[in-house]
This record gives sequence, structure tokens and C-alpha cells, in this order.
Amino acid sequence: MRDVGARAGVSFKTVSRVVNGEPGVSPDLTRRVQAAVAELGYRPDQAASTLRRGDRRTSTIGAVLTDLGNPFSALVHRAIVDVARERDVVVLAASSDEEIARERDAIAAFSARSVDGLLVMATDADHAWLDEERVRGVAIVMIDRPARGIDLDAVVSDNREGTARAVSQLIRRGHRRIAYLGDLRTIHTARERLAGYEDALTAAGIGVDPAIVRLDLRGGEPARAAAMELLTSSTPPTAIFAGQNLLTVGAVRALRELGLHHEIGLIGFDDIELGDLLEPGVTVVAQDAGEIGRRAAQQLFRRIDGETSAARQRVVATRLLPRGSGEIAPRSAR
Amino acid sequence: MRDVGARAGVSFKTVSRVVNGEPGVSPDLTRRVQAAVAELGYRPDQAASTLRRGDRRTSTIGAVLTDLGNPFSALVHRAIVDVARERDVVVLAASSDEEIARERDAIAAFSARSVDGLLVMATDADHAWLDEERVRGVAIVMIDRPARGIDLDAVVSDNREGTARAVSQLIRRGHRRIAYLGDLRTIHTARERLAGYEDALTAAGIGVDPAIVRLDLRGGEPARAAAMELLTSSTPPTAIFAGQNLLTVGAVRALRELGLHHEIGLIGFDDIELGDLLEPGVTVVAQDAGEIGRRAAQQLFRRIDGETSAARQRVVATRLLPRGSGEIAPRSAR
DNA sequence: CCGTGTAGAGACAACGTTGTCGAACACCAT
DNA sequence: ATGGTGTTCGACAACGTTGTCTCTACACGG
Repeated sequence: MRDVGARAGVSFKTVSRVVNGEPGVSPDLTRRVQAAVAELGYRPDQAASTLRRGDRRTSTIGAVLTDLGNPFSALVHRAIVDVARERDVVVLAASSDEEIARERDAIAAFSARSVDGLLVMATDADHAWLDEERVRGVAIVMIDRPARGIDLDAVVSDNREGTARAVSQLIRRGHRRIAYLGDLRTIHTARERLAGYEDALTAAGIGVDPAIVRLDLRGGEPARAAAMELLTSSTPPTAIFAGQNLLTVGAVRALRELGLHHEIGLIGFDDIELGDLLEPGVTVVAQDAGEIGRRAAQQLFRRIDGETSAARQRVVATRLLPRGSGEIAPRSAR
Repeated sequence: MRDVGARAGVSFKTVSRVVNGEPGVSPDLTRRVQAAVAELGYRPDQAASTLRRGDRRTSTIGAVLTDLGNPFSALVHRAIVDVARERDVVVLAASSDEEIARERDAIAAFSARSVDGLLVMATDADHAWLDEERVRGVAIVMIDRPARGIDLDAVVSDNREGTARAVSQLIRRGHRRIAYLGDLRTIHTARERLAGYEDALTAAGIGVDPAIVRLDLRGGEPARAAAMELLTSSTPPTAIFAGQNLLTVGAVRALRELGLHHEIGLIGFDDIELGDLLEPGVTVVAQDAGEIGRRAAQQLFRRIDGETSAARQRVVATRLLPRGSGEIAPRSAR
């Protein structure tokens, strides 16, 4: 700035005025300063500017997602970045891999860089410590899962209802013995989906048989193994509900291996790519990842802009996409 | 810092020393300062620190990818963030959507925040202007595509060779009439893959028939339409090579619709999820997205650490994954 | 012709931090 | 007792900006 001022024959303060479009600079000087800026390739330092300015805004937000490589997180992230771009805000992102330590490290790193806001896909732990950040003036909105131990905005899917609707459909088709494959019970959404499964069975007057409920499955391979075991047991299920996208893929693999993909009903939670091209197509409860990211980001910016209403949980509806596998009736009902 | 100093009964400079672990502070004072830091919940301001420090490092880098929601970009991004995390560096990310204006906006936004380095999946335009950033001291490594008009490090797939190998395999199976579906010719990798296709045909003494080469296809639907047209023409191809993941999906859909998926050969560039579960499995030339992101990030940090050797292009090998569709022989050769 | 108002520009301080220097003090050898 | 040498700390300036105040010059009205 000093150099630009020297070149234009003005003080550096006048350069500041021109750069920020403040009124009260004569057209003549404005032109000269702009020329000098262009010649020297000067660009203002945003960090120094925020340091001095009153509002202390960095126009930067942070997003902590479970796994940036997972399609669901990736779509959420993309939506966040798109909303942020409209406001000339940039986004820092990190993967927590469901580990609280990583999540805290990421938030600390973002906080040290004075982000204006945080979007967090929370691991399963008490999040009361987030209050420290809030006190510092950081806006926070939870994504996909509410926070425990602190009252914060959240944007989530209707995990429980979506799952219940899907399981009810299996029941309507005649299934009575429906197995459940679930992710880590420490994950809030996994618990919600399990509850939805139980809701549907209970509502239909069918008890929950713990023998065909397999939980804490982490990824496709454990899910495949669990499904194999269930299907080859003496009292196999006639349908399977898989509570997460990778688990659904594992179940598909097991059904293929056993040649049962046209016999056993299957519905998965969360869409899987090309699910419609498989034989049969894989029926899923699809989440709207883009909508979740978008609404969370919008809410975050409302908070950053000073909205002070009570924290609120917003639910984004899931959609049941019938593609074949979920419409298979049990042999007994054909 | 001032407050912490007051509380501990020392000057704020001593607090700075303790916080930064500088030697020469008595154990007694160190303890008192640490206690005060904890009590007040003090955390240093990274921006102010960088402003004052000599090296001007922000421990922040920026990544401009084509589409953060696309699985390929997402995996690259994830790998970058993982490498950065080991060095306590955070990552800003943006989608360019192949638009040069968006790319420049993103880079300008990152630059204003004084990133230490940039990773760029370049749109097809002259990138000589990137020199401005380099002059400012920003390290730059190109991802997936080299930069035009400026000599910069790059980490890319062996698009041309990978495609040639795959097309050669189709030829070995007996195919003579192999159609090509390609993305925008403005994209560097799309041109390389097309060249690989031509290489393989030429090497086998088969001419390139422009009638079965369809270019500038943007996404799955145009690809499906093009494949439908080709397959229903009077002289249809016996095999298809699809030059991008979404185009491959489009081709699969067309083949399904026509019931030709067990008749016509198909190989796609870039892996598609569940490609192995389709009937037949989809043979692809798989890129190692994680490796590309990892190596690019590592090279970037070497530059940030001061490596000054000449710019170099690194090639990450692709792998041909035979899954069925690429091993179908033409009717004439059965 | 003088006083007053106003536009335009610069001087200065401050944001939170770190680099540099020097002051105060303790300790040791002479 | 004297001088030298560390050790420990604080005062001060500076990083690149912006907010506030002040100063100058000029136009205008009475």
C-alpha cells in the first residue's frame, strides 16, 4: 500500500480509501491510484484488514464432515461451497472419520484461523465444549446429526420415519422376517434408523427378533459377511434392510454370491450410485445430500448475520425410490 | 495476550514466549502463565501471528477442483486433506465446473487469504497469469492436467497410454469397429484419451472412422443418446470406449435399453462405483485418485519447503480392470 | 474582505502478535 | 570489591490495514 501510494504520489491512507471504495477521493487521484495498483499488481491483505476492522469477519467458514471421500459427504460439501461462494465466503474442510479427536483438532485448527462459522457432522460424543467456540462468536450449525450436550441448530434427514416407511413397505409385501444391518450404534443416525425399523415391526404387531439384527457393522465387507451368515442360517430372513450405503452394497454382494438377489427383498438407506442399473434395481431410502448441505449453510449464514432466535432442528425428507429389490414378495406370498 | 499477562503478573511479551515455547522463561512464570491461559481460555490469533512473523506462512493451502461432488474430485480432495493434516495445514476448496472465471475467482479468493500453496485442476485456458501468484511466493502444483502457458509441476494420469491399452485389448478380442464417446475437447484429459484411442487403432492398422466418434458429450444423458444413435445405425460398432465415468454410465444405459449389454464390448475410462456388480461387470481403466491427490500434495509441500528444481510432470499409472464388458468378443469372432 | 463551511487529504493510533534490544539481576572468577 | 557473563524479563517497534482526528485549501455568502 505504501508503495502504491508513493507511485501515485499520495499517502497510503488514500490508497486504502480508493481500494475500499470510500467516498471523498477526487476522481483525479482515484484514477492515479488505480493505475498504480494495476502497475504494481497490488492486492490487499485480507488478514491484516480483518485484524484492524471492527467486525472481525474473515469471510471463511469451516466444515467438519465424516469422510470427504464418501459420496454423501462430498455432495453435502459441494452444496456448502456453492452457497458460500454466493457470499464470497471460502470453506475450509476436514474429515473426522468418526473420531472425536480428529473432529476437535479440525475445529481447533479452523478456530485458530478465526472462521466466522462452523458446520459439523458430529461424532458421537458430548459436544458441550462447542460452547467455547460459540462464546468466541463463532456461529455453529450441525449437519446430519444433532449435537449432544448443547443446544444448536441442526439440519438432519428423517432417518427414523424414512426407515419405518421402507420397512412398512416390506411388511405390506408380505415379509414377516426382515433382517437389519446397522452401522456403529455410536452414530446417532444409525440409532435413529434402528428405531425406525423397530417402530415399523412393532406397529405391524411383529416382534423384533434380535437374532436377525446385526449392528456395529463398519463398511461393506462386514456387512457382506453378516448377510451371508443370516441367509445361510436355518431360519433365514425373507428380506433385508441395510442401514447405510456401504452396508447395502455388502448385502447386494452376499445376495449375488448366493444367487438370491431375485428371491430376497432388499432396501437400503441412502442412495447408491447405479442402484437402478443392477438386476434387480436396488430400492433405497434416498437422502437429499445437496439439500441438507444447502439448508445448513443457509442457516449458518443467517446466524452469522446475527439471527438470535432459539436453536432449531430442521428435517429434510427422504424419498423411497422403488427399483425392484424392495418390491420382491416372499415366496410364501406369491 | 494482554489480559493473560495481567492475570499472571507478567508482560504480554512473556506470554508470547510461553505460548510459543521459547526458551528463557523461568519454570515458575511458565506455570503461572499456563494457568492464566487455561483460566481465561486464551487462544492465539493465527492471522496476527503470520502478519508479524518473518516467514509469512499461514499453514493454509487452496485446492481448485472441477467438481467437489464428483467421486474423482472428492477422492483427490480427501487425499490432499489427509496429507495436509499431517503438517497441521488446512485446506480451502472450490469447484470450478470447468469455467475459467470460477477458477480465477477461487484462486483470487484463496490468494487474498495468503495461502501458502495452490493445487489446481485446470480448466482449458492459458494459465500464464498464474505467474502472478508464483511471484507472490505461492507454490503451485497442477492436478490431473498440466498448465498451458506456464511451466509448473503437475501430477497426471497416463490418459493416452491407458486408453490405448484398453482399446488395444478390444482389438485383440477381435473388434474392428470401436466407437468412442468423449467429453468436451476443451478438457486436456479428454484430448489425451481421444489421442490414445487413435493411437491404438492406427497401430493396429485400423483407420479412425469419424462417424463413430462422438465428442463434446457433457454428462450421462448426452452419452446415452449418442450411444443409442450409434447402436441403431446401419453400420453399428461392435464395441464402445467411453472416455469418462458419466459417459460410461450413459453407454451402459443405452446398451440395457437395447438389450445389447451382452453383445457389445464396453470399456470406460475412470472407475464407476459398483461396476463389478452389474451384469456384465463394467471393464474400466481405473485412475488412482487417491494417489494423484497424495502425490500432488506432497510435491506442493516440497515446493513450499523451498525446493527449487525445475518443474516436473509426474504420471500416475492407470489400471485396466477386466470385469466382463471389455472381454466380450464381436459376434464375428465367436 | 472576512468568516464559515466543506471537501479532500494526511497523521496517527490501533488490531494481536513477534523480533530486537537493552535493563536488571544473579553468579562466578579474579 | 570489581568486572565479566549469563539468564530472565520487559519496552518498543513493526507487520498491513482501517478508524478517527486534524489540517489545508478552497468556495461561498454576507
